[in-house]
Amino acid sequence: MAHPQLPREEVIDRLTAVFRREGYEGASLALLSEATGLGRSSLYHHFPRGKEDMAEAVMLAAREKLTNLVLERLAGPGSPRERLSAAVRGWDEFYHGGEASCLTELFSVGAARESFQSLLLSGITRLRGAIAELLAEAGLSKELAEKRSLDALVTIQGGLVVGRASNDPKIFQTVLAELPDRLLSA
Amino acid sequence: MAHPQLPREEVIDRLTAVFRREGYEGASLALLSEATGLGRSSLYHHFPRGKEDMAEAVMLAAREKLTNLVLERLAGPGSPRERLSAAVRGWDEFYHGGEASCLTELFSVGAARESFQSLLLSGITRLRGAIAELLAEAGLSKELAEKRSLDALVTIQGGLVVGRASNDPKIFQTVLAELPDRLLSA
DNA sequence: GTCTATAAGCAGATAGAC
DNA sequence: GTCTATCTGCTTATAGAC
Repeated sequence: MAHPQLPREEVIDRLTAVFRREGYEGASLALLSEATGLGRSSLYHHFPRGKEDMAEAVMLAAREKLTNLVLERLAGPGSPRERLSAAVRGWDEFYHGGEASCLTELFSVGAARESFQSLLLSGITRLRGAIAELLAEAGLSKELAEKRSLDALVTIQGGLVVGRASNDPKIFQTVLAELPDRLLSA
Repeated sequence: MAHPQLPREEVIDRLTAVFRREGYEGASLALLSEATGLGRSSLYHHFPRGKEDMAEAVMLAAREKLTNLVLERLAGPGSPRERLSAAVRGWDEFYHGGEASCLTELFSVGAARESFQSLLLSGITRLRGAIAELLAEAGLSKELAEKRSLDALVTIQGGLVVGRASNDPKIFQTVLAELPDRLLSA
């Protein structure tokens, strides 16, 4: 088993699962190694600065996934409502129906906070912009669109936290399902 | 410096600050010791099972604070709107104006999750009940009151997460300020 | 690109003096 | 009730063989 290897994308997916389950501090090299099937040294080969590099790769991959699953759908073809519904399905997939914790929460605490703050902020800004644009296109005033774009993110993150703390992913799914009507209502 | 000591309440406040800043895994005995001014052994004297006992004490103290700052105000004297406004001020104080992270998030990840899940769930249930009762009293149908009580918690937690990730506590405060109108509207 | 072996330090935890 | 000293195991990280 010298050369062949899991594709990098699959490695990062497995790293992501560990960070989501254990948090940044809790994700030890032992767990990360076990989850990927790579020895510690192999991990350092791919991620020279160790855990910090892995976390960064996880964040960037998450950003890309969110781009594909949500942002592109918000900006895609179709009516605002159709695009919003498609984006909602994307969020549901991204968070595994509410079972996956949000990297936003996990990486805004402790040692990880400083490292990833700017990445978190830019991700939020980008999402807010895309939602606000869609809502403006749907006929809402610019001011209201801005306001509701924040409301959307707050609701999604909150639904995730409350759903996970209650051990009831349905909470997240219900919150998501009601989002389009709420955002688009006059 | 043999006998005299910080009162237990003050010790727990300082432990709380560390857990909130670092998360459960990140809160090392070294940090907890430094924050309280107590040596490791002293911490073990007060909290025999170590970190887990400290975290439990922190959770129970938070529960009590939330009882005083929010629950009692929701059930207190005055009109529903007045009580809701008082509770909102309590939430703001509890979360230090949005700067303090929520223990709910931190303790629903990794090793802490299993230990504290039931405590988290009961806290959420208790709060939801109190909010729903107030809203029913204000004239909302039982069904709508239930629904909005969940919406309240989702919004508060979400505002906290998004505000912290954006490094902008005003987000949390704005979300809080708009809560009474939103919950009480017909 | 992966492995084994190992280093150096910090984690949580305990014993026993004062 | 606090302290110093210590222990074991796990942490991140590196060196070097294959």
